[in-house]
Amino acid sequence: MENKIKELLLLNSVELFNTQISETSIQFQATRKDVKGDLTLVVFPFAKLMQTSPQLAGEKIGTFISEHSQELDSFEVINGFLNLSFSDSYWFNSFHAINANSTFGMAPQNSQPMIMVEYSSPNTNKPLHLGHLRNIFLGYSLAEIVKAAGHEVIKTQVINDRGIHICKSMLAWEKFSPLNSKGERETPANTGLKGDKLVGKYYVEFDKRFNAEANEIISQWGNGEFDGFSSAVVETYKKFQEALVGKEEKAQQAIQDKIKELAKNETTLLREAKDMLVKWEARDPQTYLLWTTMNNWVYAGFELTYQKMGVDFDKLYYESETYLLGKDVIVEGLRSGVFFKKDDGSVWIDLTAEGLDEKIVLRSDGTAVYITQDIGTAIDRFSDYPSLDGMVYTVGNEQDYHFKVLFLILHKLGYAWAKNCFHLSYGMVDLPSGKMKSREGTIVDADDLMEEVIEKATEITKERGHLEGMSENLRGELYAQIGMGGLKYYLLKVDPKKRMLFNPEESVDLTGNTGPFIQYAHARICSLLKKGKLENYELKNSFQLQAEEKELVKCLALYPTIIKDAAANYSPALLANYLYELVKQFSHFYQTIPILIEANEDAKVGRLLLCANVAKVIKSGLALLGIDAPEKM
RNA sequence: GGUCCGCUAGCUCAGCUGGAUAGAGCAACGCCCUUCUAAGGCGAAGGUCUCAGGUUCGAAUCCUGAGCGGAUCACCA
Repeated sequence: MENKIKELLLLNSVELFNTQISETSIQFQATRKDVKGDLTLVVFPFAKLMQTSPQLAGEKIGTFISEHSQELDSFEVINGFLNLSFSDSYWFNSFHAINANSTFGMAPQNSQPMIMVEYSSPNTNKPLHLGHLRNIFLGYSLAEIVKAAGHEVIKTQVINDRGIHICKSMLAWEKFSPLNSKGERETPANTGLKGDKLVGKYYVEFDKRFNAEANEIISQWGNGEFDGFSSAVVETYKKFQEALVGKEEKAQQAIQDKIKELAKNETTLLREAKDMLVKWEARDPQTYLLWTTMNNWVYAGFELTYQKMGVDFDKLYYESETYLLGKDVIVEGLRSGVFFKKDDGSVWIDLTAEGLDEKIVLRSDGTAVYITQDIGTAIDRFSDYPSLDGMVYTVGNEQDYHFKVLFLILHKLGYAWAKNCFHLSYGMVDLPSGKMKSREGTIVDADDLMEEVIEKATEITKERGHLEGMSENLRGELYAQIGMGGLKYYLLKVDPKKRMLFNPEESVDLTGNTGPFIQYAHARICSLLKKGKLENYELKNSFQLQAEEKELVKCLALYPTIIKDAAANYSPALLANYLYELVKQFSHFYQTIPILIEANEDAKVGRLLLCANVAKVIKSGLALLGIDAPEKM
């Protein structure tokens, strides 16, 4: 309808406004609730052109539209706003169209180019935490939304399975794991620990011992014992000590940190970890076996967590397989002048013209840095999927700079698809007590958190749920659906790019603007439909939409646009907030208008069908957020 | 210090091409379960949209500057 009016105005622009107007000057908005009307046209831009008051201009436009459109019932001009009311038959037809469309809201499958969405991308040395939850729910949901918008989607993650951090857990496990009666070190099997938790435990163990050793060295230095340290190190240490004198507390702390860094480099533990990395890179069989074994423990652990989250991936990329990529491209870029070489042999790109700094892309020893890999991986993906058109990286906003540089480099290297790469940058999740810090033990573990929200959902559902006739298994499933629904919605309803506060109490809340509130509406409708025995009913023309029903149809009609917007803006939050609005509208309707107890059969059927369509959109929308819609709760 | 991001009710957040009297939820207050699931509905209360300029018929929204908070600027990943 909006488009029809727009077209009408554009076609008759000269007659109405004495000049050809641009499409952007036609501004529509939803009509205020306290005013009669379904759609509002802002008149101000035209009043000037027509050299008359907004009031008269509005009336002239309104009259013109009503003369040329069957669907316009009436109009009214208030304060320069032209409020248009559509006819009953317009709304009836619109409802009819929604009702007849079983995939309402979805663009035709694969009608848009292929997009790859990357999310999760964990390290294999520690378990997943709250930050990962936001990342994963966000990425998964966005992938589903983009799919609904018609794109073919490849869900992927990069697994950071190599590097010094992995060697740290490996080393700690070898050195510090106690032996059981059979002489075995700890394993997931003999301890019953989840694999990622076990490995994470040894990463922490390493860090603890590593710090202790560094502190030991610092106190030695403090006592003037420098035996066994290189003169360069001793000199640096002494320089730092001198620098400490007369500085403010903050500056002193910074220097102390540097001293700590220096001492850490002198620990035998770090040296051993580095040795291990060298062995790994040389494919030393024993090291490789240890690495494979421990990583497999982690993958088994992650798999359980992903299952609970209800997310999946189409393709995995392992850093151990991609970390050597990208070097060839650098060499080529060096030849074509995109990069330049410094005297020490390191390769750089100069981005100062773009307002950024110089960035290293290859170390002086010829090895790759982080961004080299990312360049290589990106290119690799486009050769893995020849019809791939763009990529979305779901990564925290602390890497904004990195991705800016990455996309810029890819663009400079001449890859046309670089402009279709997008960094879905999301804000950190804070706790009421502040930032999550592993050192202070304030990391919220993903498994623990999920268990907690499900427990809470169990408690409340047992109290007020409608569980009669439900088997134990189904009950358990329902508790999980509600608990996870609450958690996912809580994390998704906030604009991704914003930093958000995670309040543990609110996150298990099931009333108000929450996932379970939306699920509840769905369950209520399912109950109505079951009792109403709605089967093969026809929508009758005699069904007159009441105001509350018209509002619902209006709200439903927005769904396809919302999906498009959510995809275009990379924001599941838009969809989440829309569903909340829809459900509020429904709850109001439900409380005001009788449905099953309505005497008029046509009205009853019409309302049941309306409910069925609300349920259809809720279910479909929740699915795009990765949330289940139970039929009973 | 440079760059980027954020700031809206006591708290958590919507408000995305500038548009009418800035909206929700939570918390606190009042009402509604012998009509369909009260995880609900209705009502009242709660605001200097961080501040100061500017552009505009019109600014929470755009521009400039300031304040506060955060991130980032490694031959780490």
